[in-house]
Order: sequence, then C-alpha cells, then structure tokens
Amino acid sequence: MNRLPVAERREQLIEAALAVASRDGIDAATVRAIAAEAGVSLGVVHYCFQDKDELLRAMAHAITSQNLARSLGDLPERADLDTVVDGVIDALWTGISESRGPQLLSYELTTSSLRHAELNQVAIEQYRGQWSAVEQVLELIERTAQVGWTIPRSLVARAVVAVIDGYSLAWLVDGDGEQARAGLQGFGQFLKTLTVPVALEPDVDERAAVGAPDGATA
Amino acid sequence: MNRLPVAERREQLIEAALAVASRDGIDAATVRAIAAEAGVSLGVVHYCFQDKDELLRAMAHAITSQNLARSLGDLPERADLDTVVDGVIDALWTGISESRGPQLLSYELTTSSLRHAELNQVAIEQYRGQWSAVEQVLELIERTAQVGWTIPRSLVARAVVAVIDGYSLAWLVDGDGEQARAGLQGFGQFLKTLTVPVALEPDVDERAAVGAPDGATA
DNA sequence: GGTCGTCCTGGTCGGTTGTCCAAGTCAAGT
DNA sequence: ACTTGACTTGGACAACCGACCAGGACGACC
Repeated sequence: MNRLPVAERREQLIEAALAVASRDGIDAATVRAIAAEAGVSLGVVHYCFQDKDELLRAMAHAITSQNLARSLGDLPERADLDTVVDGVIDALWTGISESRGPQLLSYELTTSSLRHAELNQVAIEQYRGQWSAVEQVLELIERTAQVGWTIPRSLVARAVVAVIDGYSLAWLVDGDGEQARAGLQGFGQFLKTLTVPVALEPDVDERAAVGAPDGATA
Repeated sequence: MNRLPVAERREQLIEAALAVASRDGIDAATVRAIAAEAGVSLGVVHYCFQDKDELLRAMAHAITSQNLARSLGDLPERADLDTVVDGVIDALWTGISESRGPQLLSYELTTSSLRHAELNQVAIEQYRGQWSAVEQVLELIERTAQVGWTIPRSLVARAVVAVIDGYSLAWLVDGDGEQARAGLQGFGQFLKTLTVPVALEPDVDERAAVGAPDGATA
C-alpha cells in the first residue's frame, strides 16, 4: 500500500472508524475492522494511535466538529418567524433522517462515554457542542425574524436539543419519520410562543428578552 | 449453595443481570459477571437460559414491566390541572433521578437492540410500553382535572416520552438535575395549553377532544 | 432404601479482542 | 551508494468471551 505521513493516516483511520461504527455499531468498531476498512494492516493503528480509546476519542471529536459545521451551513435570508422556524426544523430533521447510522452512533457514543472512564470527556463535549450550535441557530433566528426570547437563550437551546434527541430516539426505534417530523414541527409552534418581537436596532446584541431579568448564563 | 427450581433461579439471574448492568454497563454484564453476582457457578446460566441473549431479553422485559408498574403507582386524587400536572412531572422526575444506573441502562439497551438482530424486539417493546404507560397517565390527568386534549392523546404521549428522554439524556451527561427538572416543568406548562376543560359526565370515555376530528389511533 | 429426575459444578474449547514487537520496505539526504 | 529515519507488515501473546459437557449432589417418590 502507499505510504502516508502519520497525520494523514490518522485522518484516514478516523474516517474508517466512523464508517465502520456508523454502519455496524460501536461494538463492531474493533481495531481489526477499522484497519480492514482503511485497507491498512493491523499494526498501523497502534502506530498512529497510542490506544484504541484515543482513536475513538478522535472519532467522536470529528463527529461533533462535523455536526457543528453542518448545522451552520444552511442560513436563510431575512424572513418572518414562521418561515424561518419551520425552515430550520425541516432542514435539521432532513439532515438527521438522512443519516440514521451516524445518529445512532452518537447515542452509542454517549452511553459508552458515560460508562467508561477513558471516554469521559466525549459525551460532555458532544453535548456542549450541540447546545452551542443550537444557540447559534437561535441567534440566527433572532436576527432573521427580529425576535427575542422570553426565557434565556441557553434554556431554549437545551430544550431544543432535548426534544430533538427524544424524537430522534423514537424515530430510530419505530422508524416513523413522519411522526417525528410532525412532533418537531409542533414543538416549533411552541417555540414561537416563546418569542417576542424586537423592533429597533439593526443588530441587537444581547438582552433582547423581556421579563426574566435573572440571566444566569455563565 | 441452596437448590432452587429453575423458574426462581431464572428470576434471580434476571435480577443479578439487572444489578450488574445497571451498575457497570451492559458490556460488563457478561455471563461470568452475572453468575458471580447471583452467587452461582458459570454453568447455571446456560442451564436456565439457552442464550445470553435470552437472558438479556428477559432482563429488558423485566425493566419495562417494572417501569409500567411504577408509573401507575402514584395516583393523586381529584385536583386542578396545575396541581396534577406539576405533581405527575415531579414524581416522574424524582423516580428517574433516583435511578441513574437503570436509566442509563435503558438507553444502552435501546441502542444495542437497534444494532443486534437478536435483540430486535427489545427497543420497540420498551417504547411501546412507555408510550402506553404515559397514555394511561394522561387518562388519569383527564379524569382528575376534567380536561381533554386538543390533539390526539397518542401524540401527546409521544411528545412526553420524547421530552423526558431528551432531558434525561442531558442530565445523564452533565448531571444537572435541577435544570432537567426545570425544563420538564416548563414542558408541563406547555402541556397545559394543549388541554381543554370538559364539564359534563362523571366518566368521559373517549372523544373528549375538540377539533381534530380525524382520530387515527389504532 | 433405592431410583430417577432435577439442579449444580468447574473445567475446557474455539473464537475474538487489544496490544506489542521484530523485521521489512521505502524515500530522502549526504 | 549508503545511511538514516519514517512508515508498514503480519504474526504472537495474554486475556476474556459465550458455549458446552461429563459428572457430582441433592431431594422426592415408589
């Protein structure tokens, strides 16, 4: 096989691990299976990574980076609240429903991280990334539809991630994507009731919310 | 060791498997670990169960039965909507937050079921049980607070399970139980907006909802 | 008290896993 | 041409896994 500098070989192995784990589950992502998927021999893996855990951590990190990059890819123009919220939810759910394997893998990674000490940081990084990504989407909604929130934005983001997780899990189990999409759209309706229009200023930086003056966001 | 009829030994092994898997994760629930936890020798497990998978399926079934029984245990008396909804959510979250291990195990079981063909039925049974349990709780709310729903009850149940799953996952990851409780209470507020008061009849059997005349519940 | 079916024991087997290592291969620099 | 260092190879190892089995121990029933 062709020789590669260790940095590129690492990325190739990370992609191979991602492919195997997404297709066959995290338990099937053995060192041998990953090496075979990448088309390299067994020893290469431990030449590029000290542990199998280091490879899995790198794979998880790649996932969160991808998610964060993907969620910020689709940015609509100026539109009213209904259009932008429905559009964001629709794009988001389409992205999820088209990647069943990776979505399931992310839950496997979460549970594994919560059990095995050597993967401890994986889950929290995963969720910190999701929360902050959703917060950025929420900021985009604020700017696009000229609204603010009646509760702190971080709480809204947490709720969004929770609802998405819940409906995604249900969809993974029973395969009913239409019901999941409908449920998320219903949640979108609820989200709109948490907004208040904000008229002035082309860029509202912060504290666009009314009421709830005890912002405890760190 | 004392001799037991195979039926009782099976239940003991199921409990032992539940204990090991809740404490150390589903991967740690090996045949040897379960036998050691139960205080029996290795061969007993394959004497009582044909497969390890059969034992795991029995364990999963025991979990869903417990959950279903537990969720119907706490039934308040006649009260107004705010009291009963807040009370149900509080009791439900208390039950979850006091059993971190089993809660995490249920997610491990779900993902494992979705990957391994021999556990295929586990996840769907798990969720069918949860959906129907929540539906029964919703019926209890209807009777207690004299209300109906503006959308089909099954969709409400699905939303409830999804939101609980999402906040539970977040809580498992970051350990912030207070934020999870607050988020669920906020969802409870939203739930109340989906209700309509229903005045007459001591027992309203079905079709207490207004609008949405296309009931598609099978 | 002897017999028979139920239950238990502990070792063994083949297979898989992560990890390691001695040797081999290749390209670049002198 | 030769050396040096980076990269690759494939086998070996111990540990662990689920599954299996020959045999021992126990209690109930005739």
